[in-house]
Amino acid sequence: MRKTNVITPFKKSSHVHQLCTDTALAVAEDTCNLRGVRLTKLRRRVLELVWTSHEPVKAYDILDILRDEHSGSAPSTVYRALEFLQEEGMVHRIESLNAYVGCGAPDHNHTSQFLICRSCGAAAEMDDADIRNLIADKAADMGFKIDEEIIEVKGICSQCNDRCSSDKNF
Amino acid sequence: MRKTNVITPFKKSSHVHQLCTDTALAVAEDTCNLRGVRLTKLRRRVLELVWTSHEPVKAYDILDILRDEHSGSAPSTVYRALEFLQEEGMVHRIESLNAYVGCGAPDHNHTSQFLICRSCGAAAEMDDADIRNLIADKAADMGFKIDEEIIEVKGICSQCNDRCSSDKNF
DNA sequence: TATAGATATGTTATATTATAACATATCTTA
DNA sequence: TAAGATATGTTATAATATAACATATCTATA
Repeated sequence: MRKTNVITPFKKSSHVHQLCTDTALAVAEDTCNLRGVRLTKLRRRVLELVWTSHEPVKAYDILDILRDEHSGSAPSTVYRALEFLQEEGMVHRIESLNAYVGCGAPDHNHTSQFLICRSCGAAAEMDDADIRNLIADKAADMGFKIDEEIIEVKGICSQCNDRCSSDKNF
Repeated sequence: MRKTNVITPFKKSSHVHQLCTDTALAVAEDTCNLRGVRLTKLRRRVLELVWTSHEPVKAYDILDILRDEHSGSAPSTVYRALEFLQEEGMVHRIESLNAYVGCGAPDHNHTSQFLICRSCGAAAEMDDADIRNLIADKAADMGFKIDEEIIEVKGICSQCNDRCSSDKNF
């Protein structure tokens, strides 16, 4: 029995990333339409920039790009868009990196466990029911009522590990 | 079978906090002596300030106090002391709060799961083998090698819950 | 015990991350 | 099409963190 719902796996470096982005944007559009909230041009662009890769992106890196595209861009521009996207579940904030990563499942209510590779920088997202339930049980043992769980696991992904185990300079 | 090692429980508001602080400082002294590292006056004072309560403390709040005590205090003063204390396991950083909390078990190598109460602000620390093992297993399933785990669970502790469930204004 | 090297702190400057407050523009709906 | 709601523009500043180099203190040992 596998209860691990992999929301964003570690992708091969050869994967066609444009598909990730296009799919995420399409899902975002649909989800916003369903919810009656507005995925404005700006918000859409910020989401697209978050989806530039699977590495969590910094707010000011997004801002640098927005500034090239529109002189009126300022920190608020980015942070407000990110706030909206977070509320709608389209991006998640990685607390330990002060950075943001896209989520392809904003239409599914879920918890997140992030695996973050120290080598390639990519973040994988899973929603594992076993982990969620175990933590819920343990917290309940202490009489603690959970609102939110932040789980960020740092290490080396399998591809980097494969690559580096054959590399004496690693 | 309970595999939950509670490192710092949620304490009653009536607890004698001075004992928490004194014990932590004594353990820190001993641990530093054993390791041959120096718990200088400054580092000891910063550790003491982190132990002011069970609420994670901000670096600049510590700095404000240090400045009253010594005019030469600057951000580096605090951050360097915190870096040392973290390396020695005497404080942990709470990533989602940009804040630091004391650890009473720097002499035991452990992982941490923090429960953080949104109401009273206190942080409890546990090292639960079931959670650690489960996450390790799930990560291994994905070929991921773990270096570090960040687990910060937000919610309401039992005392706040008891207090607030009898409070219509909560 | 004098001193050289290592370690810690002082000091100044700046980088990075985030929010506040108010003005203007755009959208939505009656 | 005007009013209210929502979103963005704009300016300023707050909060968090690091860098770089000078000075002081500790430690080991000649």
